[in-house]
Amino acid sequence: MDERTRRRRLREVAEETFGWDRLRPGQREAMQELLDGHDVLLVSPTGSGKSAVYQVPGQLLPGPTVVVSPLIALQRDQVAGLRDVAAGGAVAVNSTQPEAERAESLDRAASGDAEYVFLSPEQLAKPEVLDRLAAARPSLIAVDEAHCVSSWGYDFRPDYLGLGRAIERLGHPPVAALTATAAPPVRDDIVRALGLRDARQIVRGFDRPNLWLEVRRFLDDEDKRQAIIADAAGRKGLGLIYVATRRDAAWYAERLREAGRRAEPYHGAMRAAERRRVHGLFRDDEVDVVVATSAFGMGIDKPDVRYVLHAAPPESPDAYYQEIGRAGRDGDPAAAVLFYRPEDLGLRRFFTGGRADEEILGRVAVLVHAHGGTVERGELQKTLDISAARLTKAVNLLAQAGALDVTGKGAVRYASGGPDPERAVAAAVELDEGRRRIDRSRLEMMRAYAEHTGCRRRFLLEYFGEPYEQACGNCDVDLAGDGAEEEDPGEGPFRLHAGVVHAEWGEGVVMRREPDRITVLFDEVGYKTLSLEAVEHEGLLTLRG
DNA sequence: CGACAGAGCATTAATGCTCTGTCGGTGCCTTAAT
Repeated sequence: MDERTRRRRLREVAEETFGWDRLRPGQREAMQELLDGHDVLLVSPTGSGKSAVYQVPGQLLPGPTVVVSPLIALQRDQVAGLRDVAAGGAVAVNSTQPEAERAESLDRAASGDAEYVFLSPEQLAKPEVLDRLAAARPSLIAVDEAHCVSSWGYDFRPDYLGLGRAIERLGHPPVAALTATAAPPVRDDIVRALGLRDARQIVRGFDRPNLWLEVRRFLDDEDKRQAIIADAAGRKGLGLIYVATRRDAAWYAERLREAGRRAEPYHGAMRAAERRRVHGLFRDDEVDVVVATSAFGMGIDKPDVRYVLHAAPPESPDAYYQEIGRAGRDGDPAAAVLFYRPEDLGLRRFFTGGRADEEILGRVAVLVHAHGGTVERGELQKTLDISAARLTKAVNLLAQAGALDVTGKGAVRYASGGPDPERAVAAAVELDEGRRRIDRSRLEMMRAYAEHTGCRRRFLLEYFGEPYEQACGNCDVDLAGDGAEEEDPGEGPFRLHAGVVHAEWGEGVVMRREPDRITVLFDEVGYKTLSLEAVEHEGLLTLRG
């Protein structure tokens, strides 16, 4: 197909099969890259048609489309969304299905009876599932909510880090990694973990000018609670309040009910039926406000959420932007207010603090080394008597440290020429600590946002690597008119996005400039803020390249 | 890291203080018991 034919066919399929009469620039570009055989990382807001980016090319490429989706509830919605379209059928493969149904779904994909197969990274970690899919010769792989690779892969759901191997095992057809929010290091992380080749990065529509951005500071916890209740009780329209604990979700919902609002709590420990009920109320406008932990949100695409309040800061600006991005999708004014107390960062610090288990790393390394050959994962797990998740985490770290080779079939062997077990464990611990340093620096950036004295929108957009050289006029700092004067990022030796080197922290990129200091994102240690005076007088930084 | 509950102790005996221990988020999956 030449370029013009491809363009025409994309347009035709979009219209005839899905009923979309026009494609947006980012969408079309991503689809063409995929048809050309390239891997794509698309960063674009929810509601901008990211699913279309794999659905349309999926129709034009011979062979099934494999879609990696993080939640079973999401897979259900995605399959249902394709049911009413003559798009060649969609199936899901997950643990809620009886064995026979799972097998049937895979059969349908293999026989060409289903074009789209939705499953989790955990399913792709199973050799038999991977074998069956590989035999179906998929022509396209989509990784939905791709930021999960980076935010969950290192501990919570380690099979996310195995996706790169799964993609290779499936013959590495064109891969589309899709997400609504990812700062530059997260994008790099996704590209690396998925093993994308020569990936085209397409980044669209980060700015959400209709979102009012505000931070309110509190010294006292009780004052903060009262302020949140008064604020939410006084607002019109549908709202979301993000809290840090399940307990607080229940507490705020109860107080808001007393204040006469239809409020519902939502968190991960609630029963599935109850969670579905709250989703239903939210969808049908039968609730005024949902008070939730971070469990609420993925797959939500309700256009008329008027406010998102945060009773505590999340773990990073990435998470924050993701959560406030659920407000005002219709383009009408909406508010994002962070109720901030420095102490509230403590809980997040605790969550990011968990170290890798050195003892487990050691046992895995020693055992595989002593074995000398290829060891099945199941066998390893049984011998060591640890959970699958802990084993996967240890294996991931040891593989990154160059000690283990993970074969495509879910087994491991000691890397020839790899470091001895003792060194391997030390290297794995070092990698894990580096990871935690970066997590902590992201949390510090969340603090920096809360305590920022300049335009908040500019802070967030520059964090995501988007130059924004004015004050937005739609945040509390700009409205008060007392923001610190911000410097033209083009001035001085260390410009925005300049590559720099620090004697101790290594290579980095300038991510923000203020009159008296700059913030640099270092590859090894994450975000660091340096005083310009020290930088100039002590020669802390040199320009790279 | 910080909130909170409960223990232990002091003292114009029914509260109030300090100390100590525990707990806190996100979801796949599997497997055993009802």
